[in-house]
Amino acid sequence: MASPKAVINELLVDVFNHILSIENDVLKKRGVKLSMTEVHVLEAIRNTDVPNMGNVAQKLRVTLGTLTTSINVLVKKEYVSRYRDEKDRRRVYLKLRDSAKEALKIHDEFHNEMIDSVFKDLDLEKDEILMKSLQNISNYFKRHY
Amino acid sequence: MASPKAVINELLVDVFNHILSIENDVLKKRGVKLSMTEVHVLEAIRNTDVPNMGNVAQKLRVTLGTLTTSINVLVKKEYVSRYRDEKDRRRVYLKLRDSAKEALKIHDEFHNEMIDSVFKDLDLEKDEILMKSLQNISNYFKRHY
DNA sequence: AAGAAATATTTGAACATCAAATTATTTGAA
DNA sequence: TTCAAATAATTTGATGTTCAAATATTTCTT
Repeated sequence: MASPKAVINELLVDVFNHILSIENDVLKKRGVKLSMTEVHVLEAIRNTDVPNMGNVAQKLRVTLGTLTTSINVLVKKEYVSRYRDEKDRRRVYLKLRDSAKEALKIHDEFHNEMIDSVFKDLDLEKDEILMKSLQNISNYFKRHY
Repeated sequence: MASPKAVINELLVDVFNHILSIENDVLKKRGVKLSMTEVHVLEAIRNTDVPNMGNVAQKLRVTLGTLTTSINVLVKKEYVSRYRDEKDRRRVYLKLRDSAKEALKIHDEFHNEMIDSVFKDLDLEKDEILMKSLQNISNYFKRHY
């Protein structure tokens, strides 16, 4: 019989390594015409308190140059608008347009389904244990990297 | 207070989206001269029962063409050897060389640390619940995609 | 006011990936 | 048995993602 550690490692490899390509497939199936990378940029803009180039790049863990090229495309495709801070004209702020919000809604639906599948057959007390576990992972990363 | 679902979703986004870039950093820090993509190819070869091109490409969820270019590089770098099935000369088998096994050992260490961090502060009964949760995710993917 | 620091963009290169076309080999149906 | 279809892999041409380094603009510091 496999050890818990071995089972979890296999699940990590199988699920974590492929979650991006799976999400990609799901989006395509649901009619979103953006790559996962692009959706993640939209997500990062939404989840960044003050969404200027620097803060969003940091949230995405990519360089500013990388983000600039992503944003060039997303502005051209009319998912994002970009404007300068008039107080400090070095800063560029990013804003989601309605089309972006719709794409994110579809992406959120997928996440919700995935989370529901985790909750399946687990009662609330156990959910809290799962959360604690995931938080352990998150803390591990924040501490070490 | 955030709902369990919201917390888990945030962790999914924070951890899952960045696990590849974090792994990448870890490998670099530990002196492995391969990209994460290349390490995943090695991992897939190791974890495929009959590691010919088609089976490994399927495990990686990439096209055969993509895998061919990856393998061209890994053969040149002497991490992988490639040889034809003499019974059915269309088939090409892949085999890890010693340098690949060493690289995977370092990669495994990282995975183990990560898993240990999940186990931290959780007793065995709870580990089983975590495993069940991860298996729920895995089953969800296998069922739907 | 001059130079340093902060913010973003541009440029040039590498890598990862795919779809479609091609090559080589085997299998199966007439 | 032979040849058309199927299978396995590679090659080709194109796109998308990413980085580091160079550049441009603006603000801050002294």
